[in-house]
Amino acid sequence: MTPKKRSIVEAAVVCFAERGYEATPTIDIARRAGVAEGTIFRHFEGKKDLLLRLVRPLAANVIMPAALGEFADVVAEAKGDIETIMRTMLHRRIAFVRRHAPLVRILLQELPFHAELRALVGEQAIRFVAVAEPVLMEHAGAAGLRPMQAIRLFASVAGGYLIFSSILAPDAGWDDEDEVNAIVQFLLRGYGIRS
Amino acid sequence: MTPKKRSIVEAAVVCFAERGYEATPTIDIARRAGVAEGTIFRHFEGKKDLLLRLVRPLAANVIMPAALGEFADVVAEAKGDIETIMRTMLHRRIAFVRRHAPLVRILLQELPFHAELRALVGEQAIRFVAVAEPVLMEHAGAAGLRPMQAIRLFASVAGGYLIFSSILAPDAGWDDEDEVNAIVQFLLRGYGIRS
Amino acid sequence: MTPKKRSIVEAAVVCFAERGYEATPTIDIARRAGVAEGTIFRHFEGKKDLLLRLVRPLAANVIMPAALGEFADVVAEAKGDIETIMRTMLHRRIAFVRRHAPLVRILLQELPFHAELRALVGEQAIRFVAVAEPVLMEHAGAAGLRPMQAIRLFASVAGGYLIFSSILAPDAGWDDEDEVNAIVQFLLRGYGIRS
Amino acid sequence: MTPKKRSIVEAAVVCFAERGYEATPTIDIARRAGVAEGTIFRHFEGKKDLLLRLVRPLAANVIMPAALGEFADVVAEAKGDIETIMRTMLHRRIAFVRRHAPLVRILLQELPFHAELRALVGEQAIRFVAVAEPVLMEHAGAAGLRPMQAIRLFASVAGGYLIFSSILAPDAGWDDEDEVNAIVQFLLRGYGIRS
DNA sequence: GATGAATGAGCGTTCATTCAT
DNA sequence: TATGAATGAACGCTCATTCAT
Repeated sequence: MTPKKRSIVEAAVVCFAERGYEATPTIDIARRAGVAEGTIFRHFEGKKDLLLRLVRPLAANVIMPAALGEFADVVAEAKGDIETIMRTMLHRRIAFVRRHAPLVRILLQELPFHAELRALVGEQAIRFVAVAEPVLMEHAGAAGLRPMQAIRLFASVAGGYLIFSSILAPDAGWDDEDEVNAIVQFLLRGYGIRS
Repeated sequence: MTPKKRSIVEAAVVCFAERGYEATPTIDIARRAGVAEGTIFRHFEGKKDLLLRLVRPLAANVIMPAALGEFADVVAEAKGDIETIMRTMLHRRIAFVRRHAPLVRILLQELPFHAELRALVGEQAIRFVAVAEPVLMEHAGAAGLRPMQAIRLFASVAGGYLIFSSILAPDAGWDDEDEVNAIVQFLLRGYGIRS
Repeated sequence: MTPKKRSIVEAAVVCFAERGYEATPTIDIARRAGVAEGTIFRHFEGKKDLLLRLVRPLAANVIMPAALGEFADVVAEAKGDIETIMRTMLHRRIAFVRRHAPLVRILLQELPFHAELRALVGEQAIRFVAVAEPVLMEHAGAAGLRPMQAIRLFASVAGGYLIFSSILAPDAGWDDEDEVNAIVQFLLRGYGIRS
Repeated sequence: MTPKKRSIVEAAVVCFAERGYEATPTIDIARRAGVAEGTIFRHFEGKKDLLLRLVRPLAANVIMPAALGEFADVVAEAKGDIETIMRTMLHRRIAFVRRHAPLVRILLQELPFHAELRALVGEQAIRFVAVAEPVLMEHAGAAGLRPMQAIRLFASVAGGYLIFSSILAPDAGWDDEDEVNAIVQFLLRGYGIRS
């Protein structure tokens, strides 16, 4: 990737995150990138291509790394300890989202308007559910929750924290360690695993 | 409100929900409303004004009805029973979101791009926290959760259910009664109120 | 047709005839028409649509009026006299081309680049040949010319005069009566009808 | 001429003939030539210069070879036999156009838009008329045609055949020998030279 | 109030041309 | 000599907004 292309990408991330894809003119991206407008179109087929190249790789990894191999590793390493599994997974997702915060923001903002992105994320979600369900239900079965409920609750709690800490109030000085602890204990009790 | 104005509003809701505010031309709204394009500008100062008039009243009510008086009523009526409070509140919020699903969708989609809306919702949130915190902490204090954590978890779980059931998979045949039960039991256990 | 639309059409005819379709920017048409650029696109779907609407009706009439009914009329009226038929047809085609000189010019200029126009004119030509061949061969058969040769020669001679007198040297003061006489006599001799 | 320059010229001929000068981007020429876009501008001052260098030499030769010396040769060799003169000239022009068909096509297509080309061809035409007129009128005088009419008819018939056989229907399997015979006999009769 | 033709700034994109390598 | 990334003016077209009717 040439430096010009990189600077276009960086400028686009900032612009799309701040004002949204539709409201960002390509000339603004060009100016912020210190590049002529035409240069954008040498490197990307069009504005939409630029968006998708930014966000597609992410869409395949927001929920879990592409192949979900990671999840299997975590489970194996944790030797089946559900608390460790949750804690590890949360920490990894938090790290991922923190690292790509503006891109995650763009992804969330544009998801409603681009079917391709929805399909990509949906596919990820289905794969994740298939893998996570047995592990979760093995422990949480006692609480009388149906599998999809259990997973949805987990996703809500995890997603909620990420949205609060990364997007709604990113400057509130979050102590991830502490918050993850609180979340995990809450989940364990909620699932009836701990009292 | 004249019938023309009403049909403009209805058309705008559909269009903004489907394609987003920026991607919707006023001519599309006019056509769907069965009205001349100019008529929109007789009733609204501009496209943005149309959006805000649609969504502003909602922004002041998504979290809780405007004055939050409702919350006090619920608490009073429930005679302090936290389970009843939660259940009632969830049912009311669900009813509200179901009734205004497309508008809620627009609000969520446009929140990142319109400071005014963010301010409105933020203000609501602060008021809600101020009122809900003492009630919630009175019961959930035992679990070692800080007030903001407890409220965030509640918001995540409630919001998660609404987003899943209203936006992500609105046609999945949700049994609200059943789901609210599951959520409330989960929350009670998570807060350490029930074992 | 509103006056604005008419002035757009008139401006487009001048511009396309002078500089060609590809080399004419829509802004030039707008300026010459005394109209905003956007107005063009209210009346026409795009630049190409503007060209085709100008030139399509012509393409269906350059060779002979649309249904070719005219040709039958001429033949009937001339009571089979081939000289009268030729003379009348030439005069009518000349009148037609004179009346639409700039449009004919545009048609000729753009024919090589727009398959639709080629198809239209080709279709006309086939119809014309089908109708004209028997009439022409009835008289010209003696000269040993094959039908397509006879028709091609007629078309060349007629088309040649029109191109010279309308496009190459429109200001040379042509005496159509005299020229048609010369052409008809030339053709009659060439076909072996007169010595 | 280096091989790169030659391949640029060849690519330009194909592109300009197919899509026209204005509608052909330089990048297309470069790609078809297997050359970098910049290379075109090392060998030609610009796109227009490329067109003119292609077509200028032709413009000076379409009607008759440059100095028209050829015409004198033909006349001398034919010992004044007008039929032989016509036949030979037609065959030579046909051979020339066949050899340079795409270039001739470009010339015809661009003639209306480039004054320089028009001037070049016009000059040729004037020279040709000056030379051909006495020869033609010596024989065709009897028919009562004025010199310009006689020459125009010859040009129309010859040009007509070339356009039909080279451009409109190049794949129709033309028998030039046969067609030239038909044309010459037609002309001779038309000019009143043969009955 | 309602219309819809008209506007023109602004959009995404193309392309002939330049120039550092 | 040849390259191809970079340029930026110019293009066709869209759209929120105005205003005469």
